[in-house]
Amino acid sequence: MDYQFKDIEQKWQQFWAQNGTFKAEDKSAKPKYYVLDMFPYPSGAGLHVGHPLGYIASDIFARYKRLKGFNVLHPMGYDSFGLPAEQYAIQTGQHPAVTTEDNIATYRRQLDQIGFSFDWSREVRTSSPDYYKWTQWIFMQLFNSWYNKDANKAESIAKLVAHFEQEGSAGINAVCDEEILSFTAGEWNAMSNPKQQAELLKYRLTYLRESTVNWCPALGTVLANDEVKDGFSERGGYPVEQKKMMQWSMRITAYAERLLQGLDTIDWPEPLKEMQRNWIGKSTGASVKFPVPGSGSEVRGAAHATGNANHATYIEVFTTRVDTIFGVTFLVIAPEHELVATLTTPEQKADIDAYIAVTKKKSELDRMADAKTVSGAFTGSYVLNPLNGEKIQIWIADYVLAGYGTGAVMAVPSGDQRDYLFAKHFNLPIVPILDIQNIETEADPTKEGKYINSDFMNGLDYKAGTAAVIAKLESIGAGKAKINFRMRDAIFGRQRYWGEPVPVYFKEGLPHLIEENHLPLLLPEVDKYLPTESGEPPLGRAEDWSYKSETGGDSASYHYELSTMPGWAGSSWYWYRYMDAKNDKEFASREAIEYWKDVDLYIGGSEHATGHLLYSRFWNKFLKDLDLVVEDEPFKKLINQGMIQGRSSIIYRVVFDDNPNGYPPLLLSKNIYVDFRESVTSEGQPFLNDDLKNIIEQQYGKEIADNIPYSNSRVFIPTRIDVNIVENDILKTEKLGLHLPEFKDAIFVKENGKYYCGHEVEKMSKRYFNVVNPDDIVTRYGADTLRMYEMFLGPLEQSKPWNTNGIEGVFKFLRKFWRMFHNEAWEFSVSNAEPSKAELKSLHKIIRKVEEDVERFSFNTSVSSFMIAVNELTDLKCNNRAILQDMVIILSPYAPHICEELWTLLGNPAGTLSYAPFPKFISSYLIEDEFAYPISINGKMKMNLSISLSLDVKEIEAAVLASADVQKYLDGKAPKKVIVVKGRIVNMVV
RNA sequence: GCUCAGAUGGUGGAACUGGUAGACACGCAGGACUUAAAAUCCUGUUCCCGUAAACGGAGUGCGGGUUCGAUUCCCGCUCUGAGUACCA
Repeated sequence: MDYQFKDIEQKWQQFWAQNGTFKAEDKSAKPKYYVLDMFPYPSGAGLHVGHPLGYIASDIFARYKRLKGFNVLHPMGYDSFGLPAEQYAIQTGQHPAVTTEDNIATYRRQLDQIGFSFDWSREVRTSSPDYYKWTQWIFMQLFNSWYNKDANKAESIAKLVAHFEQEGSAGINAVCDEEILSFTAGEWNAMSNPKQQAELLKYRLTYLRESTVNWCPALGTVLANDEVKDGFSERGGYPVEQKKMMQWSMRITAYAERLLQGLDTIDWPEPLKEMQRNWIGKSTGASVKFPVPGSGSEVRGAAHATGNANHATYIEVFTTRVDTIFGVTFLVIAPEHELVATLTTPEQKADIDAYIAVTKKKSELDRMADAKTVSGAFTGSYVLNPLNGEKIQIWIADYVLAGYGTGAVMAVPSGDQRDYLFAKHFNLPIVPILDIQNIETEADPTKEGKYINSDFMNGLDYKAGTAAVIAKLESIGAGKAKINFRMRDAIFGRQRYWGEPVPVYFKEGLPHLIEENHLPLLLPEVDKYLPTESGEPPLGRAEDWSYKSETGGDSASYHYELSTMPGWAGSSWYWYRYMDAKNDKEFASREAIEYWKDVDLYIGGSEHATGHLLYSRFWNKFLKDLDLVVEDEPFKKLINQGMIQGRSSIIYRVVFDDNPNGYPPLLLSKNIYVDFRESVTSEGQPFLNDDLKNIIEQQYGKEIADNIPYSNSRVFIPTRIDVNIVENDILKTEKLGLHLPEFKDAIFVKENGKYYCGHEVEKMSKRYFNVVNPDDIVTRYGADTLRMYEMFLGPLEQSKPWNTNGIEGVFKFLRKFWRMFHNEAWEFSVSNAEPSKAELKSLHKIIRKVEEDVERFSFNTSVSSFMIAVNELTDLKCNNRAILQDMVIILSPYAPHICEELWTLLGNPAGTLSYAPFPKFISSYLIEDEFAYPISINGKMKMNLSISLSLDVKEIEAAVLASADVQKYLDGKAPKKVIVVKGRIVNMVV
């Protein structure tokens, strides 16, 4: 039979499903291997051809590992809470759960027909209550934990309370809010419960605080920083503004250092690690307190006095170049700095107020665009340099950000370019502090040379100077070495419906956890998915959304938290759920976690670099601290698959200004358009030239050619058309009218009888008509062809446009492979003869190549190698069972359906080849006696010469020089030098 | 601006540690089969010079360098893509 991919694929997909072929064992003598894909959000649009790219790669790897004798866990699920289903609910009233269910069904059907080897018995859905029960449970653990800096790990709040009861707040070194009380055990024990709870909230790893959030009025929700792009929401592109709000936050900053260190232990793409490093943004430096004269703090030793908004005693700055402190000539604080009002003198008040007013009006975008212009205002106040008592002006300027460091900087114009420009602009002094510094035209940030103008540091170098200045500052209590992080705590709440409810109720204005046996806290029904009239989140519409106390005869009811968890909650631990997906006692059993441990290979897009991948590492480290999981890092190896972009097809329409008779659209084939577009008149108006007229006349006759409206102002409108009616850039002209009726009677000006389209690479999207659906490819060529073609397209990690142009080649390859097992009459027929040396050589070449390629994720090159092997074996007329059987196993991770079928036809016992042993590479089959040495002269390859590989370097040289062909090139002269690399090359210098 | 990645035929790409640049595939051209088309098969296909072949020359974004030999290493530049942005 001919290659009937449709029947074969259906048959085997059914077989796998019915037999649970890919069900992973939770215990096995085999080594474990966990291959994970980033689970998709099931959107209404279904899968396009770009989505499966990573899944195909991971599936090939999973299947390969099975053949290599591993117990493979390869699961799939859905990140099914999210905005689109909710937006759809708002528009149509359809419950997001229903929409989600429908979308998942579509996804499942599409995934199934590509033939993935997922263990569907472990499917998870983040929106399902038996899943989000455990998301809520983990939230509760975070609420019940604080970060002990001394132990460098999270510990239970109970332990903290015990400490407070015994010893008060002394001896606690925690990552916590800035303003905490200090109290004795007695004071703590005397506090009311609400007071204690309020204090504890400052320590909890998830906590409430008023924070400035990215509020998106159009979406009615708060967005995370990574969901905002240039002041607009990533989804939908609506404007985003800053707003103060009580919000749940996650104390991820507690883990900043560990998140940074952990990067060195995992095998991730370097650019991705770099993004996380930048996001965490560690900088090492010092904080320095500059005393305000007259406040009393300028007296040495008194600089530890606390500052407050009404009475400024000092200004604290953070700097990475504390060694430049003698070059400080002014101080700049952010316009939002809390001391601005206090520091402003009456004479300067007008200036400062005006400046603040201008700053407030500027949006984030303006501020960015304005980066080059210098602006600022003098407060009228001064601070003293803590080391030499010099009086320094305090300015405000919007280049200093309130949210970073302390919102104040010490300006060193000799070393920092921004400070330099500022000093030049406002005529402030510039003092060089290093002997080799050149500051004539710009700042010089050098660390070379010896210090000058620097008191006790004079003559020291950078290293010694920095140490000396920190020691000095510490000794007088005016500063200390400090590490600063850019990363902020993560906001953990959305004012939305379709998310996990937060398992918290409020009593006397303070949050309390519900009892664990009440989990899951189910998402309530609401009449509309919009905020309430009073502006509360949609959960405010739910009837009876309140907690009823069961203890202590307290019959009161307390309302639950109204916001829901953000999109990243459910995805921050899901890989553990796959280990034990049905467990209703634990998020996953200890046993399962100890067996599967972590993800060995994780494949997904780099767009999650600072979102999902950072939060997941954070939660993992937290769970590790609680001894609930066993590994520090969740994803050992990570690969980013590239994005598949769309490739839009474009037709070129000529529009006539003056077209009274409704002349049909005139469409120019691409190269004619290009020529024609370039032949414009001097006024820039295109004109219809004779060449074009001739083409039209040839195709449509003189009458039509003569009747084209000849106005001078014609415009070209490039129009995108459905890529599915274009093949190899040639438009199927007869189909255009069906797709776009306006072109029903269009006149096509063709080249060589064909209409060629132009193309544009851009996002794959419905509005560009460039979406290619995997279903169509599967229907036309089959899943095996789709799988191999997606891999053949190019390196996995590279972004590339989808182009169906080459798919025929892959399809032909599979047919050719099928044909090797069949005779002229398409009957199955293989021989049992001993394989020839040449056949064995081809086979073992491909065994080695595929092993090497798969291990380094170079799937595109192994597809090429398969083609080479099949071409070679076909040339050898190979239909040898021993060879073909091994070929079937090697190819099966890529094209599983056809291989399963051939495996059965080869007479193997009924069942699957998924667990057959991968053929063993035997190097002796590749050993050659001779090698065709490339002979180069002065590095230019001239000819090949076959020489026995048993000869040594001297003998090779002799053999080469003895060759008559070589002598011809040498023209009788002896070469100056001969380089021989055994088994590689011979090069002669003449 | 900074950080990172990349640039190879008409196209997607290959060349893994410096050693025959362009594998494999698409497209294109020519041919076979066919009444014809589709399908299939065969041949050619980096560019330039040459009627053609032999042969010769150039060639991996640009300019230099190291080397017997550079797509690969080093320096400088251009362009493209991604991330980030007044981070003190």
